[in-house]
Amino acid sequence: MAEEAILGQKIKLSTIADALGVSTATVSLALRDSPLVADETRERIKHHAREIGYIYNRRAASLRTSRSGILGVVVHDIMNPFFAEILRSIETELDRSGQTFLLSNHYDDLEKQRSFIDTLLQLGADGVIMSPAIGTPAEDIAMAERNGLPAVLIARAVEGAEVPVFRGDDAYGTALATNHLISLGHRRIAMVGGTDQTSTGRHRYQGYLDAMTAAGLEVKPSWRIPGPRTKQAGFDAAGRFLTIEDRPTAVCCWNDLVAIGLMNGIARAGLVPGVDVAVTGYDDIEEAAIATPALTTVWNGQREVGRRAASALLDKLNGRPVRLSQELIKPELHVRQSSGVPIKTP
Amino acid sequence: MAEEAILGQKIKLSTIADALGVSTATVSLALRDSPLVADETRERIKHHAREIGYIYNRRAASLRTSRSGILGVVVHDIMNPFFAEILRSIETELDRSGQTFLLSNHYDDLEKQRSFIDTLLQLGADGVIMSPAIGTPAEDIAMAERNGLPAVLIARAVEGAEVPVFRGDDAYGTALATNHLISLGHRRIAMVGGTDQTSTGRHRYQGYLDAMTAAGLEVKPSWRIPGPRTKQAGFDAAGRFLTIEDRPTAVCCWNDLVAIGLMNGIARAGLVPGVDVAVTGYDDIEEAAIATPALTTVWNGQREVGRRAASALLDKLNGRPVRLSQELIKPELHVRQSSGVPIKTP
DNA sequence: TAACTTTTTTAAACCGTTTAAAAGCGATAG
DNA sequence: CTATCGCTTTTAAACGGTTTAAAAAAGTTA
Repeated sequence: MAEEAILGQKIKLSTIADALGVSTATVSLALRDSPLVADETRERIKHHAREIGYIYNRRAASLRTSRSGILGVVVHDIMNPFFAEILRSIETELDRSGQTFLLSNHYDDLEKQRSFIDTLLQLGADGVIMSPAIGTPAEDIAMAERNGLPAVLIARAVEGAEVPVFRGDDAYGTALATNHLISLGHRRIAMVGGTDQTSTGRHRYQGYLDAMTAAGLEVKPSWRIPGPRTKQAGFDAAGRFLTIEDRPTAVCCWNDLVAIGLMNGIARAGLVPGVDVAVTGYDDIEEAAIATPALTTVWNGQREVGRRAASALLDKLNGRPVRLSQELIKPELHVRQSSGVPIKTP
Repeated sequence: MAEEAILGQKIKLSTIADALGVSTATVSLALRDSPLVADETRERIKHHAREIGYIYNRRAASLRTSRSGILGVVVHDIMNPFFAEILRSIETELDRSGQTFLLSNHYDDLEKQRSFIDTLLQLGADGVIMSPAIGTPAEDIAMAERNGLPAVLIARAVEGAEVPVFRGDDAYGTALATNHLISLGHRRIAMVGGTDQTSTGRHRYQGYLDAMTAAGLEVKPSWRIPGPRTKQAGFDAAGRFLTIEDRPTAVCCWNDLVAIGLMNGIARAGLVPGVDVAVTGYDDIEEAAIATPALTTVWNGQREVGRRAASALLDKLNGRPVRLSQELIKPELHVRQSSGVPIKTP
């Protein structure tokens, strides 16, 4: 055992070949379970390889095969639980395929995203799953694909990019939440968090607008408080929200992080979220259920997004046909305490 | 532009060499700014390379140089904000070194950790930063090093492993928190979360015990509620905590996630954390400051751990001497509302 | 035993880069 | 006119695997 340490020599195919008196071709074939080598030879080779601690050199192999076994995953921020859950399901899906994946945050910085894609190209990655940064041009994706890096998008679409996209039906989702608040008797409803610069942002806002309009309710510009999608941002927005003239009685938040931050901010100001102000989130992250009060939110099918994206990418790699159509996953409303009980209409 | 698409041929060094009537060696040297090539030649080459969209093939290069530019980072769970913050500082530190890093969770599963290390070896990674899974034998690390994969540990130590370790002084940290609670007048203090199976777990518990003992206070077995280090676990522990006979008035939690979960659980039961029960956390994650109530916690120097680990690894790669001694980072107490105001001693 | 199959193994080309050593070349010195 | 030198470029051999046509060995049939 541990001969590598004694010899101090790198162990390669030829080390095994020499020791057993066969050729490197035979060893290569045997280790990959090729039917071309006799059972007995294969066993001898595999056994010896294990014995001396042989380590397969993927770089050398991939140079010849042009398959690196590396997949890239780029998201906005892995610390965002929404992406974290997607990542987990991608991980689960890819684990059994034997691919390793390279992870990167782009923090919505286009240059960082580009440099990561460049790295993937240099490493000969087999494919990439990405939640594109704000402002990603279709050409960036086309370029990757031209250079042998097939892509699949999640969460956000890119205008003009001819690749599969997996995301939730955002407009439908915020409409669900807004209608729920309306049905509880709320007439003045704010929307906190998010930005118009992403397709997701526009869709979520649109769903809210549509629901309000359909119910014949007015929407004041001051009721829209855009911002980052973090707890901190939600917390910070509380101050501004509480001072709105003729303050709304309910808030439809961009996501759960913003909602939880906002509830914390509201509580800090001495009001009780879920009683004094109704709040809804979006994504249904794990924490939503244990927040205080438990958060009413829109389940967004993160698991599903990750799973489908991963399997679509694997299909693409293996030359199986993949539909280009945007796969819209239907969200569901999960009602908890934060949206409160019905209030009487004025 | 985009000639690669028209030709349909892979662009390599020789493509450029042929086009310009020079050898591949010259092209290789020129692209790497070697002083060996004439300025004019270099410019011609670089310009042409950009023109036709040449992509450097790192696999081929690293086959020759045996430097892959890949570093591995293995942690328990990247979605845990404690690790997430460490990752961010590692990322910052490594970004300027031009190394890309491969990330993986092991979820304390030794086999998963092994398979990731194996992948790193196969890819010829230059080094690895790891927070070892429970039960990691020193031999696993020694094996990696023997095969040219230098390692640096974070957060947890491995008995007998001769590699640098960067972690906070956990015993000192929980002692800080416990002493704080004692100084506020608490006499019955519980400890929630964590396990004895990791060095960190033992140290944190020991710090709590030491502080209690030093103050001449009794510690009942029922006051120790071990468990996972998640919000959900903290939330779940609330039920058990609230039914302890002669219930403690304060809780020293394993980390901030557990503390926040516990506070949510306590609030759900109608009690007010920070008033009815004093709670402290550990790590001082970003969320601690905006939790309700704001969490008193122990700052653990995550930034520092990540930064030092990354730079130690780079030192190791470049053959600079690295001290083996465990670097203990001194934690600091950050007092906020969750530990409440002094209570009168009975 | 020869001829033909089938199974097993091998040799050599190849993947795209790096690098030590060799070579070309104009200028300067002897 | 030749020798030496510096600068620039080229040659050719790695790096460690995979692939495939072809050779060798073993097994069948006539």
